[in-house]
Amino acid sequence: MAMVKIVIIEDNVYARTAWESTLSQEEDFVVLATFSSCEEALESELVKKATVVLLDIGLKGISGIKGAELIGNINPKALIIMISIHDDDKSIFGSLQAGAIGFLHKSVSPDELIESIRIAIRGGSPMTPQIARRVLRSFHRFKPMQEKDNLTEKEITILNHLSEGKSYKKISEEMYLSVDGIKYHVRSIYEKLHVHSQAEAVSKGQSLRILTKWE
Amino acid sequence: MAMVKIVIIEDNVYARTAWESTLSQEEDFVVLATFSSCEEALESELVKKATVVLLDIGLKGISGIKGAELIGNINPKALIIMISIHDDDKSIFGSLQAGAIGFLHKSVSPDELIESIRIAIRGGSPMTPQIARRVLRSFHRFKPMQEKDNLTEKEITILNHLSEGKSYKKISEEMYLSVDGIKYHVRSIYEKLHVHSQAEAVSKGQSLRILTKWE
DNA sequence: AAATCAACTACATAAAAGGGTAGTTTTGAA
DNA sequence: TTCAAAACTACCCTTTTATGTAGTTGATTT
Repeated sequence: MAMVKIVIIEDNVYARTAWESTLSQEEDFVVLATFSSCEEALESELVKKATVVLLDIGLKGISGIKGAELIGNINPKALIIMISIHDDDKSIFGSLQAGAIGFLHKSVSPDELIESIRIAIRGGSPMTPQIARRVLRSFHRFKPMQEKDNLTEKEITILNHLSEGKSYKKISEEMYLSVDGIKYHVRSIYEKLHVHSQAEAVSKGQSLRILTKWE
Repeated sequence: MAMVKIVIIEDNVYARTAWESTLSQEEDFVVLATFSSCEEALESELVKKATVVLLDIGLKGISGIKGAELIGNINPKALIIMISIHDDDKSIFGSLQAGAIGFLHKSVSPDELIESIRIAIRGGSPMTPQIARRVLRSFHRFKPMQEKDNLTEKEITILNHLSEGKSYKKISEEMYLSVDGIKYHVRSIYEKLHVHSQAEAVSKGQSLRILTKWE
């Protein structure tokens, strides 16, 4: 049976020892090391061997978020699970962006902690349902407030072309329209999105999730 | 005890009736209606009263994804849980974008189905750990392959200004640099991101998650 | 001390973009 | 059928971009 090698980085001694003893009781888990700061952890060779890294967000010095990124660099296979008392957007999304694959609240129970690690190993992402909802909500497409502000098919196509760096001329050729025809639609896009440049249109298009990303 | 009002939209009769009978056994659940297509469901008044909508993705006519969007429009409070045999990006992210708050595999067990609905009601997002991982992975910041291709602070600032539709002149004023100074940095941004226009730079900046979104 | 490099500033120019105005064709609704 | 709006096409003109080339300055390296 392959052992699950765990590293804990947490500045609170009590939490650290509590987690360590909880996890050590699982026969297929082994706590390789515990650290009270990212600095210490990054110097150690043990992080490179870890399967799972439990990482506190609110650390002194290098923050957990920055730490996750650095650990990911030296050990890309490590499954990094963040543990936080906060659940603000910056903590959550910053962590995810940095490469964490799970996000738990500090009040996690021993059983939940163990189960979370097992989920991570199985290829899942342990997080509380509430955090999952927050993450999912960030995908929702906000319809422009006014129905009339919905971009047409053609406008969306053009916006996509622009985001690929194409000029009006090039787009006009690809869409069998005149350059002024493209301009006509671009004006309309600008009006609907209330912007005045391609860059701003693309930016707004992304945040409104108008630009296609997967297909 | 508040009843959880459920609507099921699924074209397979067996699945539909199986789910209905499973859910009906919970004393606080009531299946308001079942439909075999989005069209039927959308005509009914019952969807407007639903707390939870179980929605199959692979429907004939209006697809589940489009359906989720439409249902969300007429009943924004409905908790839409998609059920799919596929788990490709288009199905998952399309659904989430359309407003779904959960995503289950069709092979879901009766107990899991019930538990998923309870999670949804509690403000969570029911989904398999694997799908959660897929979703989280989409947040990861991909570092430009070359270390040297990382944008500097200043470049990131400028890219953000561009995404807000500012001209070089305006940016130069805000950053106390000459217009050519801004150009200098923009050139560098273009080189690093391998692009040739603001729109493309912003687009790439977004997908590389260089542009700040929450803070 | 010399060479190197990043971070600018400066100038030049062709190509694009943005925004105004106007005319034509298509299309859908009254 | 008739009218209005949407979807173009066409010009005009000013500003902005994209890109090349070149020089300056201060910090870092060798």
